[in-house]
Amino acid sequence: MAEYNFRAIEKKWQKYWEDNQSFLANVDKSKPKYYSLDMFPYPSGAGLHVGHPLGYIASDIVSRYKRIKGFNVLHPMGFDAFGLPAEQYAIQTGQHPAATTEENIKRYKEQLRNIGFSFDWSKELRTSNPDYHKWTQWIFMQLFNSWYNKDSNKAEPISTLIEKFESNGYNGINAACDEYVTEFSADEWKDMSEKEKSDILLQYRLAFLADTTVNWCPALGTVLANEEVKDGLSERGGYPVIRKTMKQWSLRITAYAERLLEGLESIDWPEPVKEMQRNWIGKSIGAELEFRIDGHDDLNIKVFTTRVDTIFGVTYLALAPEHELIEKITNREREKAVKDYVAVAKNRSERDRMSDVKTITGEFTGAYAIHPFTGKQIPIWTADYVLAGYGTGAVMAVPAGDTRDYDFARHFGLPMVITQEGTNLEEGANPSKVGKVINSDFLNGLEVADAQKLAIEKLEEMSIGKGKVNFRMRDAIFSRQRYWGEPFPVYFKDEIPYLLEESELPLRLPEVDKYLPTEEGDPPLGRADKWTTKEGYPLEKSTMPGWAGSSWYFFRYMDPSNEGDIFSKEIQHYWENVDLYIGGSEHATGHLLYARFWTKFLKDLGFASVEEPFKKLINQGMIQGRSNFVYRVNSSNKYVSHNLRKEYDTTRLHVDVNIVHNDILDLEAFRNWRPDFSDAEFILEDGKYICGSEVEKMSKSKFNVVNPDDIIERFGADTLRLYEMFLGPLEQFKPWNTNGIDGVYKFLKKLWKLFHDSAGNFNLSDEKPNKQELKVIHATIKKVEEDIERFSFNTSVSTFMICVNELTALKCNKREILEKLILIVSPYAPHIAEELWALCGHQTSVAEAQYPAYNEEYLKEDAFEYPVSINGKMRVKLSFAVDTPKKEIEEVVLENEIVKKWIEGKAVKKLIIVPKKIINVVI
RNA sequence: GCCUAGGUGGCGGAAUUGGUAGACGCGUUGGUCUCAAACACCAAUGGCCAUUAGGCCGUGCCGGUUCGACUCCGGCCCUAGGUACCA
Repeated sequence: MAEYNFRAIEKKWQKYWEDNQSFLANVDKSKPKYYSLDMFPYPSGAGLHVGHPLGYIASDIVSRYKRIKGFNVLHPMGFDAFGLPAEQYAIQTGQHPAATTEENIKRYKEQLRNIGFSFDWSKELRTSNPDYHKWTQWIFMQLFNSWYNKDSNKAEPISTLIEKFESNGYNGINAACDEYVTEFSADEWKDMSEKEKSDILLQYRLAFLADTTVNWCPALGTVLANEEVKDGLSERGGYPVIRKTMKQWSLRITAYAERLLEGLESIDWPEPVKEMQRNWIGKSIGAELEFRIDGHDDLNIKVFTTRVDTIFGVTYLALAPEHELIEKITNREREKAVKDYVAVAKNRSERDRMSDVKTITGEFTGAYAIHPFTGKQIPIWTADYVLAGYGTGAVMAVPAGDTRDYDFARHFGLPMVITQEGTNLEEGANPSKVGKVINSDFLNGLEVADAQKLAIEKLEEMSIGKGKVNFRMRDAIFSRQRYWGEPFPVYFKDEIPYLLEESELPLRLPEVDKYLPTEEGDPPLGRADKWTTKEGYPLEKSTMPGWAGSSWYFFRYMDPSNEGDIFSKEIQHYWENVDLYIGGSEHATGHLLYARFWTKFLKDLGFASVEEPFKKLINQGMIQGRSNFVYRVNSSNKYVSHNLRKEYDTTRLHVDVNIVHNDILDLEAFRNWRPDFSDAEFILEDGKYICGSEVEKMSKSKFNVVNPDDIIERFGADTLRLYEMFLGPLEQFKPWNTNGIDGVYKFLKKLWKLFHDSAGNFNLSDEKPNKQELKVIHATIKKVEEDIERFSFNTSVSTFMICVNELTALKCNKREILEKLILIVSPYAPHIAEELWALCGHQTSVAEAQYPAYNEEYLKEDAFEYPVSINGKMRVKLSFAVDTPKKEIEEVVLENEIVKKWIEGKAVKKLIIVPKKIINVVI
């Protein structure tokens, strides 16, 4: 074989890896483990474009590298197979989502196979597979059967809670639970009906059924989680979302808020992702206190504030329009105005509220609260800048210290009281947390932090308030009114939810005639013939959301076909958690938060040994498309080249990037592209049609999609792998431009040539390498190893190129050098590496070899060429032996003609010599 | 508005701890080979001035620290992503 024939080589080795199960990863305690994981792909109908494999290539390089470094590497792949797009497609075509999903997965696997990944396919998972979703349902059952004990700070079986109820009733329970819980004694508990007990337990369960205000998307016919809604529109499809109260399953993720926040300190994740999770959790430390209401001795208003030190600056209270007290306290004169306001504010969609932040609205209720310290009357207002869902749905407004309160007070002419030094009401509110407190009775003269402490003490003394921590994060709604998801292992008897027996799992999806809601508005499962238990009790009709299956899959990969357990504890103890996780940053507050939540829960119950699922996370940057344009002269079928377009009235049209090379349009291909271009005429420049270009998202509609299959067909998988890495840092967003790919392809051909003579025969020499050759290869080994350890793949590709260029120049074909080169290249370009390795006479795969160690000895230099600068500007280079004394260097430098010319009679103020770095002459 | 990341040739990018700015690759130009083209190979390639030697300018902008700044500090501008009445 003379030429570098990537087609034959790549097919051959892909088959070899498959036949030999080269990447099978099972527990092997004699080796250290390494778990590298890619984010679960959703198998869409469009297949992979060139941007998708970027992260997979990076993790594959690390996996292959770690393997030949002596690690036992788990590198699996599978599919997040439940989801909305397949179901939308099913609605349109009537095809079962399982069938289309199967087809899409087949296509994905074929595409992935062509790139030559070292996946252990024996570990493949699909979330829609009953063998898998059985265990997703099982986790749900554990959540249902658990409560969060804040004393032990972990989840515990619900039976321990029932024991407490039986002995002490509701008293003394320190649990993560609903905002309002039923109060009862032990005796009362014992007398309760089954239904009453069930209702109470739902206030504590980690998976619970409750009336919830949800994001309802009428077009999709389902509820959406907060992070699935963007600007009041559904993330998928962009349909309007409204707020609606519905009975829904939720997961009590708020129980884990503190641990989710703390855990961020212990993991190596990109700062922006951590920051997003911190904001999402939204911890704020403050105080909760009650205001009595004038004339309503039985009522009081609870507010949450982070600035209890400004309590003497309160000039009004504001209630969310949804607040339950509004109706009770509004006096007769204000009744109509308040009612109208509340009606309008309540019906405003989330979207309206958001797009209209600037308009200040509110109504006075006519009622007054009483200041706990001064006893003064404080007007009570309702305003829609107060959110029902946060804190208590009521705020103590301090216009002098809060910009929103300031704007509101100004708008309605309410009074303001300054309670902090350095506040100037002409300039606006002063939200600073630094400064001395004034006009505040017993708090006067204190710093903010001290004033807060003292105020809370005083409130506690009066038993009307206490220090409190609030979280922005809400419990996660877990029901979807859709077909293509995990069914809940739940049935209802006398309106009480019960779990199925574990032996009845998996609960499989029933067949339905259509994937649409029923006429009564029930979810699609309502169409199934017999969606009941054997005894005839109705089963839950909602299904679980897309993130259910992806919240724990990284554990199942360790032991994917275990039928009796979610996964073996022993195996999980070996693999622990994911060492390297690569994926997009769009999962920052969804998947990555839920996966952490479930991991903590599985740990609390003793199933998993780790608190965090992913030790290190890297967000790969999106590969953007590079679109090309033609310019049609208006009302004609003439197209004018890019640089001449200003002379005409033109319309810019996207043109398929596959018929454009180096921005030059293939005229013939353009005419054949679409019928309406068949008689197109062109106005050329220099005989060519130059297209315009722009960087945009890669998408079908912009005709800028590049398919990896096409690249592989033309250049091979090794070239694709190298080129994707060569494009730039992994984390960075960058445009795809096929033009540069020639460079890496040439590199592989040069690499091939090193092993062959001019006649194309494989030809290695067993001669001892010389010093120069040893230096080249060892410097390369060192640099590449450093690069890979800091995930800088683009620079290692450059290093390979330099190495091959240098060895070519040295005409080196020595086995001792080139075999080392094969090994260090093999994680990047595995096919050519395997082929050359085999040609070298090795019987086993390069994946079973040992990564070469570099030897510092060979890198030692006898001399160093110093750049000599005059006043910081490099002027001349002078070579010195490394052990030359400084004195001697100084003399030579000052004698140098060029240096002399620059000094030109001026005095040398200083001469700096940094060994093996630089010499600087200061004049 | 706030948070985070970033801004370096015609293009993708390199410079890891403050020490030769522009490695490597693409593109472009010139050349060798060829009937010709492709491939391959060689050379040049930040801008400006200069025949050469060489010089001046140059990492978004302004200022500072330093013998020395793409790198550190202060202020500003721009781009991308996230977030937004969270009390």
